[in-house]
Amino acid sequence: MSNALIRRLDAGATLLPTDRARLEVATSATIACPPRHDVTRDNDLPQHVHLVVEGFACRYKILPEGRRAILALLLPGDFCDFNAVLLGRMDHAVATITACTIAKIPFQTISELTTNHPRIARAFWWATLADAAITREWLASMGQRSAAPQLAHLICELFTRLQIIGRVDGESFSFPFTQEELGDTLGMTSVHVNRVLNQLRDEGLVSLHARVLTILDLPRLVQISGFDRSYLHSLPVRLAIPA
Amino acid sequence: MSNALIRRLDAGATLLPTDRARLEVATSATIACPPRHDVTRDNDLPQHVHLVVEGFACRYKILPEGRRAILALLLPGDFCDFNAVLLGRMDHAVATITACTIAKIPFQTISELTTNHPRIARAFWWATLADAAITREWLASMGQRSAAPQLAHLICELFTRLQIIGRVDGESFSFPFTQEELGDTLGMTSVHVNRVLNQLRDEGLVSLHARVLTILDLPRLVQISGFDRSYLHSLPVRLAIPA
DNA sequence: CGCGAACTTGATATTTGTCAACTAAGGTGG
DNA sequence: CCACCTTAGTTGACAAATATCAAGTTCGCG
Repeated sequence: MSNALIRRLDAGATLLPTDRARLEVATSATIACPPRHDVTRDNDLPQHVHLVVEGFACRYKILPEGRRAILALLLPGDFCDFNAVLLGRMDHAVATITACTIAKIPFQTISELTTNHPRIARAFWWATLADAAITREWLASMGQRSAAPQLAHLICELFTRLQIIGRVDGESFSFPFTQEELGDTLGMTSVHVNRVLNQLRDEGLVSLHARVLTILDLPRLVQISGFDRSYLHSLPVRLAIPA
Repeated sequence: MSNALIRRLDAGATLLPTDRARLEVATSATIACPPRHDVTRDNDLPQHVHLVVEGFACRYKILPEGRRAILALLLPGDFCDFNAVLLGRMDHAVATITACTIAKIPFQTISELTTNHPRIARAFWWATLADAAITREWLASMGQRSAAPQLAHLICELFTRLQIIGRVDGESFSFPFTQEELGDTLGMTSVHVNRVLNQLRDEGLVSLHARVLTILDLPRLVQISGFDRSYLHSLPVRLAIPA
């Protein structure tokens, strides 16, 4: 599969071929991580930046009351804990959802890349700002949208983000989340996720079988969710010209 | 009033006296902004970074459905639109809540400071990461806490953040928000804010008169909200030694 | 084929929203 | 300095959304 990090950065930042080559090298040391496994724990003082190369992961936090909040879904090309480079201590955890390939980049490599290659530094900076923009959109969505639009919005976002990194096949894409995970993401119970998801199915907007989601009516999904991709700060995918 | 930006950065980042002096100079060109006035609009392509020097402001977004989500409360020492330096276009707006003093820092000055003064660059970087950490905590709070704990959590956060920048007097601090603004911040109606606020008052946890909030029972407020300041990534205030 | 995890469904409880009226507070012109 | 006027806050009755609890059912895997 094509390099998701580079595709993602290319959609929003500016890299030269030499930068891409350096990034390929820096992210080539990977580990395999089983599903539902912590990559970084809350309160950790990581010594590496982790990058999702393949698979799905999430940021989460266990509140003192014991409930779990999922704060972000991490796709191939997303950094898990770039914030720890400067903040030091993690204020949340990162866990895999599916089995993942994770690149481990030593702080020293990050430091070398950002010190000597300003375009790479800017691209990393861009990625964390884009991340923050997604978190803001989620916050707005959580606060202001009711369950169905909120779920529809998440589906539109995932569709768009996966498209950018070339992980969409027609109108279908991998959607490996349990309803419990969706509930912790959307701030509702898994029971309610179930009902709302069935509502979207009944209305012919999406289908979901064997962890593959297919969008059946994108315009209506966009309309009921109020989705507007501009917060992703990424150019639309440029399709390869068919031979 | 003491320089809030420097107090805030000193609580989490490392600056030398020369850095502080440069920041003082860079933020000395200020404008007065009336209350309820846009500082930066959604979709803008700003040419300056705005910094709140005095007063309260907020990030907000109007969703396509017409509802307003308040995404952050900006206190003295908070940047309004640092993200635009790299992202270019604003994906949300910033408005004052009270009358504010706002510093306008040209992109060129930011660029000069970050290029030539790595500690300042790191401190700016730190500030935007700390900002993102607050947004994540809000997201968790919005998703998982019910109305009273959520409001209590916001009060604890404001108390702590204002303490860091020296804007707390005993247990009291400025709390200039209308119940409508609080509703848009917490994802509930102003009617519900009113009821929950009265609940906190009735239980003897806080009092609120003339836009000044006084915490009457901090331990219990912390307990019901599950507040833990570590996500602010700032050292506790070191009180000046009385003469 | 069986077992555990995930999903589904119904009945009911709780929280929060909506609507509408009323009260209090702050600011301005006479 | 008062009267008015607008905005913010308060309250009650009721409606809607979502949570909770409990019981199945289905699915994927060993």
